[in-house]
Amino acid sequence: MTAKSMTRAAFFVLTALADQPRHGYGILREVDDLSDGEVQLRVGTLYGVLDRLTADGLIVLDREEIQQGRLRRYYRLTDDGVAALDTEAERMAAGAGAARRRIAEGRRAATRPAPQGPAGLEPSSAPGLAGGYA
Amino acid sequence: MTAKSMTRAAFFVLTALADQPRHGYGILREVDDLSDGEVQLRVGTLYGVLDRLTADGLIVLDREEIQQGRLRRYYRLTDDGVAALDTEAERMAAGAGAARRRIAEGRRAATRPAPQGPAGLEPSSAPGLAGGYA
DNA sequence: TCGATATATATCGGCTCTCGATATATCCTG
DNA sequence: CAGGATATATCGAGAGCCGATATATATCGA
Repeated sequence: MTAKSMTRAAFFVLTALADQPRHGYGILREVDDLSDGEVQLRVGTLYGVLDRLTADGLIVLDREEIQQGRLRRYYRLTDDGVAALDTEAERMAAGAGAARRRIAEGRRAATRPAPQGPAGLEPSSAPGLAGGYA
Repeated sequence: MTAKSMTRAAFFVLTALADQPRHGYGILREVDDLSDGEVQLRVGTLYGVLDRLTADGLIVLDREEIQQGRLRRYYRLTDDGVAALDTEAERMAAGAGAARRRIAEGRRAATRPAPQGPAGLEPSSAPGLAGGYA
C-alpha cells in the first residue's frame, strides 16, 4: 500500500531486537513486554517473519546456544535493519501525528457556528447538516 | 496480531475522513496529499476497506451527489470511527516511540566499553562480540 | 476531432501475511 | 506424573492488498 513499508509483525520483531540480540521465544516475550501486553506476536507468525527479515538482510543469525538442553537461535539487527526500523518509526509517528491533527480539525469544523465565508473545499450545494460526526 | 488494531489502509482512510466527509476518489488523493506522496492507497484496496469500515460502524455514507455528470459518494466518520482512529494513532505513536528508544539503547550498548558488572539479561556465557550491529 | 489524462465508480484473481492448530522436545514445579 | 513454561518449526485457512480490468464522463492539447 505504501511504497514499501514493513508489516506490523516485522516492525515489532525489529523493535524487540533493537536493544540486543534475542532468540525467537525471547522476541515473543519482549514484544509482549514492550507493548504492555497490547501486541501479541504469535508463534505461527514469528518464523515466517524471521525468515523474511533475514532474506531482506534486516537481521542476521547472531549465534546459537544450547541452554539447559534447549536450542536458542539468536538474531540481531543489521545496519540496514536499524535504518529500516528508524524509517518505519518515523513514518508511524508522522501518520499518528497527521491523524491527531485532523481529528482536531474535524472537531473544530463540527463546533464552528456556520461556515459562511469562503468555506474552502465544500461544494456550495452542500446538503444536510454541515460537518459533525454521526 | 495485536488485540484488534486496524489495517494500514483502514487507518489512512479514517485519517483522510477525519477533517471532513470525502468521496472515494477524493480519499485516494487526500491520502496521497497528507502523506506527502509516501502512502499510495490503491483503488483496488479502497472499496473493500470502505465496505469493511461501514460494516464495522466506523464510517457511514454521508450523501450522494452528482457533480458534472459523475456520481460522488461521500463518507464520514462516526463517533466510533473517531475513537478508533484516535486509539490507533496512540498505539502507533507508542510503537514509534518504543522503537526509537530501543534503537538508542542499542547504540549505547554498542558503544559501551565492556559490559562487566551485573549485565542484566545477557547470558553469562555470552560468546562473540558483545552488542554491536552487523 | 481524436487521443490522452483526470475524475469516479466497482470487481476479480493472485499473492502475501497472520493466525490457530499441531508437532516435537526439555526442564521445572506441584 | 501431569501441567506449564521454554524453544523450535510447519501447515492450512482466512483476511487483506495489489494490479488489472471494466465502465463512463469531462477536459485539454495536438
